[in-house]
Amino acid sequence: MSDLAAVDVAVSPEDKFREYLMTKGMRLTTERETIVREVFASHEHFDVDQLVSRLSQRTDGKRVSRSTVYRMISLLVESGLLRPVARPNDREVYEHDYGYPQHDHLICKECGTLIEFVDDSLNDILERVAEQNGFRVSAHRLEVYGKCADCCRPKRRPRKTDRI
Amino acid sequence: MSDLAAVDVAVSPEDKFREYLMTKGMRLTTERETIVREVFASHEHFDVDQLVSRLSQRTDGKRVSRSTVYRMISLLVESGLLRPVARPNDREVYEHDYGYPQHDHLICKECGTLIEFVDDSLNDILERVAEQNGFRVSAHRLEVYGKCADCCRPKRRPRKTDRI
DNA sequence: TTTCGTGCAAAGCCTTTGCATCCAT
DNA sequence: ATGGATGCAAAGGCTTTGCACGAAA
Repeated sequence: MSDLAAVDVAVSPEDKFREYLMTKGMRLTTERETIVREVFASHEHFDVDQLVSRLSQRTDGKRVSRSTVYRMISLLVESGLLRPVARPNDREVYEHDYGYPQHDHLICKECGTLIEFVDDSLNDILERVAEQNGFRVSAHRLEVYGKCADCCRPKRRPRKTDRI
Repeated sequence: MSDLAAVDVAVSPEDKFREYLMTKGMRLTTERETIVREVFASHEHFDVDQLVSRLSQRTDGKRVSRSTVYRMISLLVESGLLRPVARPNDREVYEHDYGYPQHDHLICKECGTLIEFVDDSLNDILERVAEQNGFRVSAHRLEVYGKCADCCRPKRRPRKTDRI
């Protein structure tokens, strides 16, 4: 995700989440704060397992159970901070949905690289199609599969080690 | 899927599948034939559970076990006859990939209904984006999530029992 | 104090698999 | 006969949930 500029946000993810909890009458516990921080400490895509191990490696004693992580992921998705982007091998993969511009992905079938792109006309199309069907769009997932520039070049070997 | 015109195909799904099995040195058993026919008897989207119940309602005694259905779905996907299109409520939903035109889906988060749509300008956009990134597109998967017309209507309760 | 949240383990769900039996070549 | 295929039930893998304990307000 590093090649897209971060959007200027007035409110930090923590604050945004705090707000969300407020409206729901929920509490910002230490565990919840720990998770939000861990999630937004890196812009990488991640699945639940990866998040759990990042949390379990903490040396400050702020450990969080797997159940709580699952419960938190739901909250983060509901609150608009996170969104699921893909599901390779039955593991849901998430990415930041807040403080980051809307985008979609070109996915190289060869090396697995994810290339993010933004295209506004896409939304226009979706809106039009939705309207024609009396449908109210809340989100979309567009995955474009193919071969990236690197892998199209004959010289270089595909980067098999690249993940997600 | 019924409002999309079927593409003319020289070979029937059964024949195509038979061919595939041949190349793999596998057999076309009665069970496999039954499943291919049942799958291509209707153009509707379906999940494994639905296919299983359709099969179990047969009166001709041609029943097939759930395991075999799962094993067959893999084969049908591998052979290019079927493709997974969405995963509402954690159930993989499949559709015909052979003898049917390219299209995308509106997916109702409420009742799980899939609405197909075709939009040519979408491909133009993808091509343009791909070119800008030196990417060669081979396929795409676009899932638009939201609320369908039925579920938007306040009168009627969302159809919780409807699956797909 | 009282309500909400956490952790643990158990349960759920869909899917895959081991294995004995069966069947098409 | 002889592999591959089927069915059944059991096992897997990820996710959800019931419940008692613990922590905010």
